[in-house]
Amino acid sequence: MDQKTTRDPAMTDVARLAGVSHQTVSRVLNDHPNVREQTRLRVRAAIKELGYRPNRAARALVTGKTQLIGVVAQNSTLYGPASLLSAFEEAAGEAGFAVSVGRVKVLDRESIAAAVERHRDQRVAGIVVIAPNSSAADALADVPADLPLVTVDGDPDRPTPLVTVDQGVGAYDATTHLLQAGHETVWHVSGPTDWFDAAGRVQGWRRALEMHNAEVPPVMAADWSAASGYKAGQMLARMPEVTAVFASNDHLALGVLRAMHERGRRVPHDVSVVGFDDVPEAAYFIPPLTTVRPDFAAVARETLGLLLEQVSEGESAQSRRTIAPVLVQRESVAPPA
Amino acid sequence: MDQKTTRDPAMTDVARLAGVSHQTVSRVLNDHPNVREQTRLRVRAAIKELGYRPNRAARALVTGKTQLIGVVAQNSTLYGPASLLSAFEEAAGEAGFAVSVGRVKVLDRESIAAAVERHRDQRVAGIVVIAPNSSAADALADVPADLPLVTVDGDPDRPTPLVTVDQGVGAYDATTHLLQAGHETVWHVSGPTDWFDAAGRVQGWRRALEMHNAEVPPVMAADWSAASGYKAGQMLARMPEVTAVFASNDHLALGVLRAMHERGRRVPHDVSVVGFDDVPEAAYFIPPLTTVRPDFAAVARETLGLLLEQVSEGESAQSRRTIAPVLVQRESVAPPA
DNA sequence: CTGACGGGTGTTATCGCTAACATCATCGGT
DNA sequence: ACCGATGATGTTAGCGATAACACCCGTCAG
Repeated sequence: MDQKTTRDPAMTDVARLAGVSHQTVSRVLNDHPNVREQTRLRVRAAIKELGYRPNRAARALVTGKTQLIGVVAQNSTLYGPASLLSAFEEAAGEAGFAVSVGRVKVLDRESIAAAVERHRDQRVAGIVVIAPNSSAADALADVPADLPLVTVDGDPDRPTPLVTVDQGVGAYDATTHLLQAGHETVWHVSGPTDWFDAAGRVQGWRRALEMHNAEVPPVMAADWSAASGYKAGQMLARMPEVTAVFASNDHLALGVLRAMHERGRRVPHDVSVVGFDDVPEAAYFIPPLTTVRPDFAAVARETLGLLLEQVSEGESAQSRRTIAPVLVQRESVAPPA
Repeated sequence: MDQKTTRDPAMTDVARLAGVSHQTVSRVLNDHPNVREQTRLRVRAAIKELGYRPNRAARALVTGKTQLIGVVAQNSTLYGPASLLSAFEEAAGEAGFAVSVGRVKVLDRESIAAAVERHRDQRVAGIVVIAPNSSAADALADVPADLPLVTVDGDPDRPTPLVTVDQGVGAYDATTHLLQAGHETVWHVSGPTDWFDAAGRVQGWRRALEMHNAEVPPVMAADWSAASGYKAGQMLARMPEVTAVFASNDHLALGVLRAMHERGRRVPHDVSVVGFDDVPEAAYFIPPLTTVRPDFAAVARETLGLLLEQVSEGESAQSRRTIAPVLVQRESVAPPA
């Protein structure tokens, strides 16, 4: 009964108990310098005794600022985006920010604009958009410039602040690794071409081939699914000259492995395969998959840092940060037979 | 310049433009019945013209309520929890609620309590805890009863409102499917035993065996990883009497597949395997995996419903809801050789 | 000795909204 | 023609915090 009726303690309740004014309580809470140590302790004690917790709505009302960060992400369980999101939530939480996630079914202009609007309604301090393809990146043109915004995995050709895994370097390393194992060239099964991640990996792959004067075979375009990797793999498996494949992610690689297996082409004896992402189960594919591991936690940290810079400095720092991934060698690569 | 100085329009600005009082604007916004249609239109027009958006902080301050739901989840990319979270965020978004995610590194009492506190600081309307193991469930004892709370994948033996996939039925179906293919018994590679999901699947498996008078072999305990599935699989592969395995999730099953493969035991010819979760790539394992598919979207919907009931009725409806999964048949099951 | 300075504290106004009450037509029933 | 009910609107008082300013009191330079 009592519990229902009694309202949460407010700042004035604390003030009364500590024998000071509510403003002094506010000063203690905000670590203002001009408070006597003794007073500070009394107030702290009163806060604790009452179980007082500041009302964020009241604070937000008067300051016009919130401690909320909005994230717009696609409603998918793709390993990359999911890891990124999870890492970002953790990083933001540790920095004292709450994260409000706006999921979007498809990454089109309209949905993203709507999600951004919902976040603005909430008066978020800033927004992070995981914008891995061009339609998502296009949608950002609609976002008013007064709102701090960072894109992750977004369009490298846009001036928006951006944090991303260095796809080019990862793909370059993977391809070079295969070439150095002795393969004449390396085939590539790509993710959807409108994804920047996929595009960046294609570029890195091509650059590595050109650097080593290897022939550049046609790109096998796919989506990110094991299904499409399987389809591409079926074609590759029929071509005897294919001895090395770099797949744009681990699930594509999984599909390729299966296609090779069905066709009787042994990995890595007949064909070498490298993936990208290092999903947790990649070490248990048949055979264990050599792949490229991005550091999602680092991406998350940089993203948060960039966003908070914008929030505090009010400047649209036109910066971008890139995180280099590392090659993880397992058992899916060998010299050509 | 102007843009920086001019503050966002407030209700009084709209009122002035529409030639009414701010209270009338409030009435229009909240769909109060007693507003003349003509007035309503004038106000709507003014809102649009100014690009007015209500200040949630001010509203929350006066009503004492927010449109925010807190979610506590582990910082993992395990397929089940990640799918659940994603589905919940979407469902809540569609219902007009913002979702604040508090990630936790480990599911121990202290971390969860801290995450819940952070959410209470934000004055969330209710909390969802994805509490898949006993330490997580224990932590909920600390949560004050005055806060609407729903657990997902939590402890079936606790009175807390709970929504969960019907693990027992799924495991029962999977096991029965193997028995009906002609196997004498079915071995089980289990997830961590302190996870309710894993425990429920063990029970369903055992029930099915007992129902068919099959011998109940010892449980092979593992964690959720492909690595541990592989280890369990190595043991099973050495035992010729093992002809059917039910793994507690698809990644464990993947590990088992690999172990069988290495030992030269063909799946499904020599050994049949069934998983749980239906991860997107399960159809591209070697061979395509027969598995059990939970409906995460349904779980999310029910969770939201249960939570909103509590929020509006203030009652701790002691209810729980269970979503039955379905068996997806692919090519990893065959009659024993 | 005095006035300027600054640390510690209190007072008051204000943020943008909703709740509660007040006001004023309008209208149907007697 | 009068009256209470009802509908449409306005007025006022907070919600719980911070900001801005006022105030008191020592300390110290002139």
